[in-house]
This record gives sequence, structure tokens and C-alpha cells, in this order.
Amino acid sequence: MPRLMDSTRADQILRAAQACFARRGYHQTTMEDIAAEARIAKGAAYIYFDGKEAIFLALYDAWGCALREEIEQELEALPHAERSSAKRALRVVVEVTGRHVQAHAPACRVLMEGRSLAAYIPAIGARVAREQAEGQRQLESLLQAGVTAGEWPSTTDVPMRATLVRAALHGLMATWHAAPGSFDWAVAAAALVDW
Amino acid sequence: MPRLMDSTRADQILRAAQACFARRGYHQTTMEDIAAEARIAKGAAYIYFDGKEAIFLALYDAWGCALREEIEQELEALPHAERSSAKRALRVVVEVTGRHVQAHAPACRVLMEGRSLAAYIPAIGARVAREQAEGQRQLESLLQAGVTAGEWPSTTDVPMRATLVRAALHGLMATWHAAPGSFDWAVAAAALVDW
Amino acid sequence: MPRLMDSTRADQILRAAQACFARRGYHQTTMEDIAAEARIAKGAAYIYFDGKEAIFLALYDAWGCALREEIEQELEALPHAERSSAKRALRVVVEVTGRHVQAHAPACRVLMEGRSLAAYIPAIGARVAREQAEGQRQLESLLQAGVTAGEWPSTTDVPMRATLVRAALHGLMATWHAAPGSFDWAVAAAALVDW
Amino acid sequence: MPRLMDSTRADQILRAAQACFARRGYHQTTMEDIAAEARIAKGAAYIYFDGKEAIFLALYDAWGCALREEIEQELEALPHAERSSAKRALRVVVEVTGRHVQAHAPACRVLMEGRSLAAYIPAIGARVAREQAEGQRQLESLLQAGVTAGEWPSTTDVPMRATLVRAALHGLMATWHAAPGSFDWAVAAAALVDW
DNA sequence: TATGAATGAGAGTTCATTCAT
DNA sequence: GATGAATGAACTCTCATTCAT
Repeated sequence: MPRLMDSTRADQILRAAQACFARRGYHQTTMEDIAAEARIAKGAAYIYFDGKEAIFLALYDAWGCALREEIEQELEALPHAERSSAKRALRVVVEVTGRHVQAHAPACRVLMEGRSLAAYIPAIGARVAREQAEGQRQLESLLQAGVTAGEWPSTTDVPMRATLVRAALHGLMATWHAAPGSFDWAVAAAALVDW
Repeated sequence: MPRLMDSTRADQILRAAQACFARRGYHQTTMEDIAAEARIAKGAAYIYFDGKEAIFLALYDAWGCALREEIEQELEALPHAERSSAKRALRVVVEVTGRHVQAHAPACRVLMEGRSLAAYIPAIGARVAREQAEGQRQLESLLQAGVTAGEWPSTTDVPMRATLVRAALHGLMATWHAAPGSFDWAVAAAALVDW
Repeated sequence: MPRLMDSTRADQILRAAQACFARRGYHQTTMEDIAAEARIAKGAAYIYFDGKEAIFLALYDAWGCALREEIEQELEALPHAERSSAKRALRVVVEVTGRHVQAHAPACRVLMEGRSLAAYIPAIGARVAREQAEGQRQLESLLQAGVTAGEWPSTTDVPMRATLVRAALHGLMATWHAAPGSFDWAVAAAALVDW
Repeated sequence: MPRLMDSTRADQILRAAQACFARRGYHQTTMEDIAAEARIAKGAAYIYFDGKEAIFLALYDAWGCALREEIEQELEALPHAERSSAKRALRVVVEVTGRHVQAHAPACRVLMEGRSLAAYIPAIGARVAREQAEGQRQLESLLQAGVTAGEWPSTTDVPMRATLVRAALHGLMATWHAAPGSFDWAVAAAALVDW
């Protein structure tokens, strides 16, 4: 998780929190759990964060950034010939997501729970809404490029398709977390692109 | 919600719980909230249910049944000519789901939260897993019928496609709850069928 | 303490709180202390009161009422001949206060601490301010009657004198609490009236 | 505040503590507050004082000295003709107190709170008791001089009168802090002397 | 001397659950 | 069946104090 790579105390806490949240969920995790996992005293966590919610938000942000950056790097790393294909790009988006989910399962559990918590915890709701809007926007422009280039029929309802792709991605992550290994992300990527 | 139609005391409690869970989420809802909403005493809820978790499970079951039944009824109500089309059937599945989500928003919020809670509350996890497996099975047989009938190419990876469809359905419900009205279920159904 | 005479659970808590507050002061007293003194569980106190501050306020109110009522009853019990003398009435006010302080030392400690807490805890400040204004008003009308009747010179600055009397009363209570028995209330009453 | 005039680090801390205690009270003030106000690190306060209580005590002492010194200076500054009048001296005591309270409101708030804290914090209790005894002694000798000189009737109960005067002074300070400007100290002084 | 991160006991408060009535 | 007072463990968060640097 790029954003947590430096070894400061705050990151140590964040890492511990991630493990705890992934293991037992936001509500079942206590500040005591997090402190114990980080091998610090309970009060020390409050030096670095305003509280449990703030820790969750920091974690949520870190993960969002990390996935976004990974996708961007991967897209830039595409061979020149493939760089201009929207289909290829979409495939990369799904595949990188899949690899990310596998490599950073705890981080992704936190993200998934954040989506659920969003409905009932305002601060999380705001964060999630912002991130979702951004994701939708980016995906729409990717799809639009593909339609313009003739990769998808000009009759394609771009916003709807973007919504559908994001819905599928979200659902796939949920499925993966419920049953890791129950499908192959590369196959899913191919199916999703050519649906 | 068919399974909650009888006016017993247990249903009264479940209905109240549904409203509360939908409004504030599982963890933020107290037994006191539920009792107040049901206009009964706090202790009365324990006569009919083993506790908060049991209430949630009962609610989760009821909704699963309700949606399944609605879909089955709708499929049986199809004109004879369309009955044998898997594509038509899949479309109905999505559309009925959409209508259900709109007509029973609180029930669906509970369902969505259940998927999230499943990871951390064993009893809920078991219930969700069972329901998901059943859904996957049904969808696979529907898709297989379509492939057999030539509606989809014989090269179709049926389990993967079923997973993808269910993932998309799950994601669409999540999207709808986060932003009701942000897309049209009929359009989504069409897009999903012909993807 | 008239207002705490009924044997409800709320009064039981209030009585326990009074003992604790008098013994260790508001801030050093914990809800646990109060519950233990009342021989109930910690959580039970919250059934009857919103919290520690609310308990203190209830106690403060009860005492104010009790003293006021005691004074009024004593004034009404005066022989007819003495009823119309303001000096006599003032003497009664001081004497009853003295007796009250002695008979209800814990209650009075709470009152005294309330005056101090008033500066830093808004809700208590409001209560105290209201009570003080009322006391000032009553005393002014008592003194005015005495001036009108010629018991005190017509040049008397009634509001100032009322302030002074109340200040002295407050100071005497503080002195008494710091060193019970260090003076005689009857003597103080006489001295105060004829000052 | 004479005793805090030198610009050592300890005084810097004391001054900061005074501002904080006056603003939020002893218990609501944290060592962090004090350090921030003094623009030093939290730990530095412990180099100069044993802790929060010690700081409060130092402050309480400083103020006591300051007021006592101010009164003594003022009495010595009296024109020779008035120097021997006890009534005049008492008047000065009240007036100087009033001026002091107005000029050093924060210091006086601390003093007032100390009187309240005295009942529950032993070390403060000891300090306050000593100071009170001293005040009582001084006032008694002042009043005795007045009685001997015939300024007050020989029947005067000197200790009681001293107690009453100190009670009134204490009460007036409390009143002033609760409602600054609600009376005139010069008028109060006159009323108190000739009561 | 000075720092401020770290401690950890303890605060007020909540709430799922029980049980005498 | 139905009540709701009572329980008490558990929660988040605070803060006086310490101590390695």
C-alpha cells in the first residue's frame, strides 16, 4: 500500500488497524485491539488520530489512492501499440483490480466495508461518494474513447455502461472476499470487456 | 414482503427492526429502538427472538424468500411464447430485482448490509453463503439453458458469466441504495442481457 | 430534605450522590462511587438521570427548594405580633439557614460547591444565577418593608444592603463548612440584623 | 501580582496556569493547556513544579501575599491623621480588596476556587486554613483596636464581628465574580464599616 | 534544561440481555 | 404473554505524569 510505506508511527497504527478491521470489522474492532496489534498503549493512537473513525477514513483514503495509482502506472506501462485501445485499458483496469484485491486483501476488506458503512456514518459516506463519483467519471471517459474509436457500437449508453462496469467490479470484489479464488480475474476481465 | 404479511407479534417486531436497520444500520440500532418502533417493551422482543442477531437473520431470510418468490411468479406469468427464452427470463430477473429494490428499499438495505456483516458475524455469513450458492446455481441453469438454445454462444463460460451477472446485480443494488434513481433498471436489464 | 423524602429509586440515587459529592466533591466523585453508595449497578443511574451533571443539578434544585420552604414555613409560624417585623424576619432567615446548614451539612456542601462550579459549568451557572437573582429579589423586598416601617433608616441603600446580607450569609456558610462550630448562628443572626 | 513579577520560567508557567484556571477552572484545565498558554513543552512544567496541584498551590500563595501586601502598603500610605482610625482602616481593607479583585480578576478567581477545592484536596485545605486563620487574627486585632478606641461599642463580640466581616468580604468577592460590576465596592465598604 | 511521544489507569456512558413482577 | 428496571461488561476517549533523547 504505497501510501503506508514510510515507517512512521502513524503508519504503524494504520497497518494495525487495517489488520484488525479486516479481521473483525469496524464495529467489532476496539481501539484496544488496534493498540495491541500495533504494540502501543491505548492512548498513543489518539496522538496520531482523532479517533476510530479518523483511522478508518485514513485507511480508506490510502487504499483508494493506492489502487488508483497502480492502475495509472499499469496503463502507462502498456506497450505503445496497445496504449490507444480502450478495450485493452478496461481489461487492465479489471486485472489490476483483481491483482490488487489478491495482494492486499485486508486493505480491500476495509474498502468494501467502507462502502457499507457509508450509508450510516456521514463522514465515511462523504468520502465514498466523492470517490465513486470520480471513478464513474474516469470510466465514462475511458468508455467514451472506446465508442469514439469504434471499439464499441456508437449506440452504447456510456453512463449506463460505466455504471454497469463499476457495479460488476464492486460485485466481483465482494464475491472474491466472500469466496477467494472462486473465479479467475483474467477471465472475468475478458468477459467483462466483451460482454 | 410476503413472509411478513401475517399480523403476528413476531412480524410486528421484524417490521420495526427492518425500519430501524434500514435507517441506522445494524450496529447503530439498539434493541430499544426496535421495541420503540414496534411499540412494545424491550423485553418482549426476546420472547419471539433470541436476540438482535436472530432478528437480523429472520429479516434476511424473509427478504431472500420474498425476492425469489417474486421472480418465480413473474417468470410463470410470462406469455407462453416468451417462457422459453433465457434472455427474456434474465431480463425479468433484473427488472423484478429493480422493482423490488424500489418497492422495498428498507428490506434491501438490510440485505445489502447483511452481505457486509456476513464477513464478521458467522451466523450471518452462513446464511449469506447458502443464499449466494443457491442464486449462483439457479442463474447457471438459466444461462445454460440459453446457451443450449443458442441464445448465447456455446463458448460461453457459464459459471463465470453467472458470477458476473450476480456481481453486476449486487453492484447495481449497492449503487441504487447509495444514489436512488441514478439509473434506469429497465435499461440496465437490457444492457446486462446483451452485454 | 423535603424534596427527597419519597423513597423512589431516583431519590435513592440522589441521596447517594449527595453523600459522595459532599465527601469528595463533584469532580472526584465517579458514577461508580454513586452507584456503589446507592447499591445499584453503574448503568442503573442512567435510567433515572441523564448523567453526572443532571444528578448534580437535581440535587442543587432539591436543596434550594428545601431551604426556601423551610424559611417560608418558619416565617409563617411566627407569632402574629412578630410577623410584621422585618428585623425579626431577617433574623429568622439567618437562623433557619444556620439550622439547615447544621442539619443538612452534606446537602449544603453540594450547594456551596455548586456556587463554585457555576463559573465553569454552564448548566450549573444558569441554575445558580436564577436562584441568586430570586434570593436577591426576596431579600430586597424584605429589607424595603423594614425601611418603610422605619426599622432601618430611610437612607439605607436597599439593594446594596441585600447584596451585603447575602454575601455575609454565603460567607458564613463557607466558614461553617470549613470549620463547623466555629461560631454561633444565633449570635451571627443578631449581629447581622443590627449591624 | 508582586510575587510573580520576576521573569523566571517558573513565573511564566504560573502566569499561564492562572489564565487557564481562571478561564476553565482547576479540573477542566489540563497540563497541556497550561503548557500551551506558556508556550513551553508539557514536560517542562514538571521541572519547575511537582504537578498540577503544586502549581495551584503556588498560585494560591502568590495571590494571598499580593493582597496582603497591597493592603499593608495602603494602610501605611494613609495620612497620619487617619492612621489611627480602625474604621478608616477597615474601609481601606474592603476598598483595596475591591480594587484588587477588579485589577486581578483571574488571580481572584483562582483564590475563590481554592476555597472550594480546599474541602476536597488536603494540601489546598491546609493552605487555605492557614491563610484564613491569619486573616481572622489580623481582622480581630484591627476590630479590637477600634473597640478600645471607642469607635465601636464595647459590647461588640469581636471574633464574631471579624467572622462576619470576613464572611461578607468572601461573599462580595463571589458575587463580584459571578456578576462583575453588580455593586460598587466603595459603597460596600462604607456599608460594611457602619453596618 | 527542555521536549513531546508514550503510558495506562480510569472516566462517563451505552446497551444486549435478564428476570421479578 | 408482557413489562421495563436492572445489570455489568465493554466501549471510546482523556490526561497527569514519565522518560529517552
